[in-house]
Amino acid sequence: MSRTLIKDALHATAPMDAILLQGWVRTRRDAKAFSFIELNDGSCLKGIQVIADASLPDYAHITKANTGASLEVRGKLVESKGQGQKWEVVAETFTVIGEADATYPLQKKGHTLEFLREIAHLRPRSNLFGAVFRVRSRLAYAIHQFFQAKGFCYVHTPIITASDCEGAGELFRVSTLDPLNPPKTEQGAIDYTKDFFGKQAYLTVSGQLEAEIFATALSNVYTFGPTFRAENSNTSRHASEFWMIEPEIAFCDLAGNMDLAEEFVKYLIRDAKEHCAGDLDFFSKFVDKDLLARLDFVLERPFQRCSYTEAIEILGRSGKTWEHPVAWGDNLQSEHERFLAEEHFKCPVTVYNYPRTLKPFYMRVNADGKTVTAMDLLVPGIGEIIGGSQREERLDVLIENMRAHHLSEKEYWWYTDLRRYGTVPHSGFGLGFERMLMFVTGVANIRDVIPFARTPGTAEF
RNA sequence: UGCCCGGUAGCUCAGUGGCAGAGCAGGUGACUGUUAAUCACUUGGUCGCUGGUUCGAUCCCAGCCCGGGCAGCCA
Repeated sequence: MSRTLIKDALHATAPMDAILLQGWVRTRRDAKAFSFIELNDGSCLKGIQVIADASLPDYAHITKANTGASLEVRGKLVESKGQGQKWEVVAETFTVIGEADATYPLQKKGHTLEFLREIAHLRPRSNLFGAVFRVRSRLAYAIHQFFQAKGFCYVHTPIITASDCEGAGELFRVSTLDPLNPPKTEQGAIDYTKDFFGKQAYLTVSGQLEAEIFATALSNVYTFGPTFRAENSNTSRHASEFWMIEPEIAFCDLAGNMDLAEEFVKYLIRDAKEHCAGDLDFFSKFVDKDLLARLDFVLERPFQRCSYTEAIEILGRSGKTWEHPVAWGDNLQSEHERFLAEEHFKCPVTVYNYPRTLKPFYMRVNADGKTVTAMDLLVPGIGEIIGGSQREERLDVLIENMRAHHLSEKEYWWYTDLRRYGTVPHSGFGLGFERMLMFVTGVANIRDVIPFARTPGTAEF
């Protein structure tokens, strides 16, 4: 007999004379003549109720079917006589495969997220984390569906990179040199020409530059992979290792880029609502009561758009006192972004056309000469979830920007070649996958939407 | 990295300069088509670590370690 997943058993349309279930005991309630066992196999949030009658030959072992034990049950699927569930399984045999004694940390009680983080090897067995990681899986799939349906090509950009690209934050070094006894140059510096790749190498902070290569060949591409930032960031929305989706579109300007970002975010929300309804219900009950209403609200109306200059004006006349002063030419601080998304617009906002001096060299310079075609999508509760831009496609302007950013033209010879040969206007953005998950699930800490979080000082499991 | 808060039973927390507490979990028993069942009884402690003040420190002080929140960096 083949195993039936509990998800399928719960959705049965008729009783079954023979069923095989395998899973883990969530809780057991003993009566004098029988026991109720709630069995969960992770296929869905809900467990199924198993009735084990005291007349069963193995009933003496029922006390080993404790919370956390793995169990195999054969029996009949019948309509439940009790309230609270449609179906239940009357066991004919049950076998405790693996016992779980009283030291099992995940007892049937509420646990804090902080405690569960310390037992990241067991927390997927909890309701919350089972739900989070089912949604994570579903959205990863939906990302591919969204882009594939639009004819985008999935590109695997390298994880190890030798280009300190963008100068975007601190990089993790990849090296096989002996740290206690590295080869030295005559001047006494570490001689990286002796290192594995013959030069300094790092973990990628973005696949964008390589994605641009493919966009200028295959037109519409996207990447979806791990990204590494060695920043000493200790916040609920930063991780040292996270996953990022980076579409890159040829013949696309900033407006098209913003359109795609909005369509993409809404698609993912809609997909989660459609395919993870039970899990989202759970989040809205136990994590964030306003979750479903907020997701509907976001789906129902267009995202707001506002230029950086307009944003500065809005902040200036808000009547608020800011911890960080508002001035044209300064970065928008967290408090400013939160105000725009949560209080002023009360909905996701795309802020675009930032001062040139605040942004990286590859962003396209606007006609005013002062701003570049950057865009950030800010969402209530989380802040920046997407950052993107139209890229500078004019060779002379790009080179001028590189000089202004003190970047070596020689190092980026291949990047400038894209403008030297058949250049096209093109755009793209990066969506933080974990931040998107936070938004969809209502989970407030990025460490709780990634299976094994890597943050400064922590790389357990 | 800076500022703030916390660390007491397996978990969540209360508490006091003078015998270490509760709820849940665990154990035993009772009861029940139960639903994180219920009721009674019960086991369980390096009070984060090191040093200092004190007759006496879990409590006060200092340093360190760990966790969390916020800020910066960003997705």
